[in-house]
Amino acid sequence: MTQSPWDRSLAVTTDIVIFTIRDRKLELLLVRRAAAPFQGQWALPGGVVGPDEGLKACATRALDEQTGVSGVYLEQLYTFGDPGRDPLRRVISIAYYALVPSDRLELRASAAPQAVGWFALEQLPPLAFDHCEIVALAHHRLVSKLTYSTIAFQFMGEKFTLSELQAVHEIILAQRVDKRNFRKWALALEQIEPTGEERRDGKHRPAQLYRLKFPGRVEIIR
Amino acid sequence: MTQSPWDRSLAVTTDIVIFTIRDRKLELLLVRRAAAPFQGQWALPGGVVGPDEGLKACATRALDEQTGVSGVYLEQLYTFGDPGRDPLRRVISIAYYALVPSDRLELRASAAPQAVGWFALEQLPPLAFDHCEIVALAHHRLVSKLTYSTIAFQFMGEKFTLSELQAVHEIILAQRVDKRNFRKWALALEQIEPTGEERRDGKHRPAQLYRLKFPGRVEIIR
DNA sequence: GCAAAAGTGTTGGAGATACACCCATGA
DNA sequence: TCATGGGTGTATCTCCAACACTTTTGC
Repeated sequence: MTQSPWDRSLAVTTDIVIFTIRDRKLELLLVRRAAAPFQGQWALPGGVVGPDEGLKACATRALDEQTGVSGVYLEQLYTFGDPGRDPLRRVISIAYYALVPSDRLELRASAAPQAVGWFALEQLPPLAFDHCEIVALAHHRLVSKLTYSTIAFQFMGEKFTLSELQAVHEIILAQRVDKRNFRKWALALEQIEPTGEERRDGKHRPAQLYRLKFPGRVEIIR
Repeated sequence: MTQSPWDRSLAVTTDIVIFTIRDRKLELLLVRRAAAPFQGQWALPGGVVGPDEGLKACATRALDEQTGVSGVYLEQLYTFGDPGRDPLRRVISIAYYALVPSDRLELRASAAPQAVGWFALEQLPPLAFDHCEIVALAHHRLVSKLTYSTIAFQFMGEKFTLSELQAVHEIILAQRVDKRNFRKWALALEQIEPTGEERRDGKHRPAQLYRLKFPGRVEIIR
């Protein structure tokens, strides 16, 4: 319709909450801001949506640029657009969240000129903008989805044991889970299958290794 | 960051899927487009996000302008931003959906210079842009939420009978529901209470009238 | 042989489902 | 008195939660 002058200072961006499980904690990736506003503060990674770039494509690109990982689970979360969330200009940001399997979270150092780091969800530094709110919403969504979908499977590497899968659930829910019931639940979903291989580690019985039947697919259950 | 020239032709809008129950059907509001592209075609109501306008405020305003209703349930649905979804320019649209109680869906004629109309979800005309996809997603969300929240209560007027509430559920789910079980379920939620009044209509026993204990509040259950 | 994690079955209870009859009213 | 929708209780079943012991290995 009408083209108003404020279009000049409008920006559309994506912000990404990148979760992983590290060291038996739920962690997420933050970058230190190089420019004003909030210069020097930690913030969610993200990028400006390009002229011919789709929203998810923008998030994927930002994810790849910051972490070097690609092909991981990525889902649109919510769109934040309060006037004043950025003190300098009007920014509308489409938030995504991503789940990165623990076995490929080496950060690509070259492509990350800014400081980048993993932080435990429970011990986040002060965040720029309204990123704290975004993180809270992403966390809430993750916990909810855990109970009615197979989303947690996206944290697993190519091969994993049932105990590892259980640990992921326990970490996200922040509570213990009954081993027998968990195994019945996980196997009944018919989303994983044994590889036939075993993993030996430590002085105890080796564990059966499983793999996802449909990698990348998240099933809504119940 | 960098300010690129394409900002000139970027627009951020909201689109709203306005549901109501009319004549025992799930219907939604469409407007006929006055301008190109898709001139003369039916589309979702919506508006351009103003310079100092919040996203939800924009949706609320558009809703009010098109229907004259306000204070109804309104929730952000998803953000659509594929390049090319509008053939003339880049448009990023934050979709919302609204639920309007049947007892106040008189359209404000004065404020609706364009043609406006209610359409049964099952018999929609061809829609402009990707609005068909937006409607499908909104419908899916509504059906899902029906089973794990009290969202359907937002379709009810100030006073309503349990049979009316049941009818709303049956219409949205497109299937019959057991009367006894439905009543047990609805009452156990403790979100509605009897007014003490009765409604007589037809040659049968009058029905108890109920009201929402917390109007506007949608409870997540289970 | 012992420590440590892997692996497995059964039972009881809560909540959902299925189902049929009486009640109050208007015509 | 009959047709119409309003209103209620109970038996059954299914699924979830709780719970303890045996197996295999490394040291």
